[in-house]
Amino acid sequence: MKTFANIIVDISHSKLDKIFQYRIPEDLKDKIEIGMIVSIPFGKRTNNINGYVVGFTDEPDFDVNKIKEIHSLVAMNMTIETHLMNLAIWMKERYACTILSALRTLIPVNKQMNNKTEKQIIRNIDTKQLQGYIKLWDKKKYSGLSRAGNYLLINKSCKQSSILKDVNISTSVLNNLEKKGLIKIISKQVYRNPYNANNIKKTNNKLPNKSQQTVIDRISKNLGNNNEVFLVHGITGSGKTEIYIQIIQKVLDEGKQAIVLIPEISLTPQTVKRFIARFGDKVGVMHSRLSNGERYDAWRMAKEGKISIMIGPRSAVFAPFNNLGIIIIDEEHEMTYKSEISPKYHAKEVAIKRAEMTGATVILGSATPCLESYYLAKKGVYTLLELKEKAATTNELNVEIVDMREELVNGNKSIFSKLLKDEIEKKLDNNEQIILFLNRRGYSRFVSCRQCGHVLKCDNCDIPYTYHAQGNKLICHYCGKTINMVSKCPSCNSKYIKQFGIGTQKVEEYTKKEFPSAKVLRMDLDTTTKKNSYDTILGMFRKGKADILIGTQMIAKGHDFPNVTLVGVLAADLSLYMSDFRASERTFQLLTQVTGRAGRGNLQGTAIIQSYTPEHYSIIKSKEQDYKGFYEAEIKYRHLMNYPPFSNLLTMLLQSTNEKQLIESSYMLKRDLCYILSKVDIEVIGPSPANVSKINNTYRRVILLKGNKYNQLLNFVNKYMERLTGKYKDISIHIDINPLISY
DNA sequence: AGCACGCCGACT
DNA sequence: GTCGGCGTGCTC
Repeated sequence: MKTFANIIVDISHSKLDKIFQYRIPEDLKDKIEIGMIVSIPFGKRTNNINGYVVGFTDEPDFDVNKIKEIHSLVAMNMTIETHLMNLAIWMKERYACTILSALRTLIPVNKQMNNKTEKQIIRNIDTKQLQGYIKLWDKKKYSGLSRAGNYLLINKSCKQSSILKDVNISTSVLNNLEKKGLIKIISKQVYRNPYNANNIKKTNNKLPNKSQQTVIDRISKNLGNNNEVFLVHGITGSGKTEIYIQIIQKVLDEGKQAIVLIPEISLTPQTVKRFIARFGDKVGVMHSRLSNGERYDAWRMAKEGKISIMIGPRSAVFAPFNNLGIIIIDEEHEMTYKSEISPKYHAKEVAIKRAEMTGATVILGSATPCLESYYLAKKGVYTLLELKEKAATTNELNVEIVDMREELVNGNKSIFSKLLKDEIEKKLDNNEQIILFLNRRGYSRFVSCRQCGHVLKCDNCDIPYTYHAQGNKLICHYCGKTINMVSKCPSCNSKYIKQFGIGTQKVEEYTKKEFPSAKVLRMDLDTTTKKNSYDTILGMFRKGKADILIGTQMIAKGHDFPNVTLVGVLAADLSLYMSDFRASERTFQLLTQVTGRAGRGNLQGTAIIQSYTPEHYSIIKSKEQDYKGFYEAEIKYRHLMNYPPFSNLLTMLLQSTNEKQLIESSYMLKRDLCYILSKVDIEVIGPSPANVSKINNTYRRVILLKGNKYNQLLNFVNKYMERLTGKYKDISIHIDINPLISY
């Protein structure tokens, strides 16, 4: 039956993105499976290459006499379910990528992906005998043997690595002990699991409140019957995690498995801990900082049924479960769910597709669902479930908006409005904690000359330098170029060089000046570069080692600080006026998240939003904590402008180090596009300089295509992109369908 | 991607 | 003549 294998060769090239057929040698016929990686001869090259087995056939489409034979099996453990193979094929079509790149995202192959064994020490004699030996060793002053002996008195068996480290001996001591017959050294296969379930206290299901119970009942009703997609919309603190946990319990009871996607593991350690506390070692965790070996082990444990819940970022959607019951996507609005490298898949779309293939259920959860999701839920494509009640008995959050223009009129030039300053003082007096949020790191927004107006820009990028007080430097936030702060204007030689706008560093400086008694911590990209510094700062703040935490959006996500009663948003407008049609949505989500950090404990929480445009609906609606109100306003705007969810976009990013060439080509390309797309209903917008028109000496321009149907854009890509990239090979063309970032 | 073939210019 | 430049084409 297995005469020939259909194989995708492991060479990344569009011309090779098709099936090649190979003869299966007799001795491999009972071993070879779909998903395995094999070593094969290819073309005229001297070395064998790798290939992915994607299927089998008895009647090849190719001339039988020219078919070569598979050399050997490379990775036998990598077999995948047929539905995952189909998912890869779907990805190829949906994201216009090669099958190879789809397979590479699905199957975690890597040189370091081997099975790990660990040496285990087992004591072979009883305590009395060992004590005798120790006495003897002490007399002869064999200190290594003596230390090892005493360790083995307490630990009858242990990991070899532990004993070596704990009593500081070399392996020769252990070999000596083995030779004497006192211990046995065995090799045991282990799984690298960075989360030790034993260290986390077990918990049981909590009793859900009425609102939670309604949602749980509704989801349970169809669990496993059809592939329904639920959108659970619930404010912060409404207990979504407990719902996920109880649904997963039901899924496990049916002998099925669960996948939980979270935006980024290092940002939500508490969420992960809650799952481990409930399900113990049934949980596997993936995250970006795992080594390849750890990643492979998590994958293998899922495959071998050692775990039945996989928690992780977007790539966890590919966990090789064979009887998948549910996929949960927490904080479904987060943009990290879309891959920024090819295939530029969206984990939400993949999850829904995989659920459709396997009959699993999907739960999307968020306090501020992405507009597209809520739109589909209202249309009935998803099932909308609203969680109205708060799970814990917390106080209402009081949100105030301050018009910073009025502050200026009243002569207050400080970064703190009078209200915010008064509130900070009040909270400091009460020994309560404060979070100050500003979504810009560094010291100032830009540095410019007051004489001639010259703005200091990076030579490599079209971006103003950001002043960093630490070291008196100017840093380009795009390419990282760092120069010393200048004392004279490079353009007119004037010495009136000044920083404008604020960044977190300046906020820190002003806060210390304004509130000298307060202990202040700052958390942004600049203070979290070192390993663990992220956890260290959060840990210190949680333990009350500081009164005020200043930070960028990395402090906004999911942290629980019970003693924080005041959140100050210093400039809510920062994210509002970016040239991105999602700016309002981002602002609303960010403000809702960050203000939600206040009043998580038993104390009354206050949030103060400072803004220069307090009348904007994304600011007003976040004050009122009114998602639906925001949605209604925003969806009107999207409809008016024909933006998603009413249309689909395709960004073409054009890049070249030759600016003139780039501009010329971009206009020619536009002409070609208009010609090609004249018959289909796709609008061509641009070309225009990208948001950042130069990065690292590479000039960037964009052309935007807007079509009503996703498949229109996809057809265009499949039909014409290769031709166009061939024609314009002096510039590089990158495409992104339905981008979440603006280029 | 590699590797070979092939079709032109300039070298001991 | 022939050595080597890289443009073109093929890979089960």
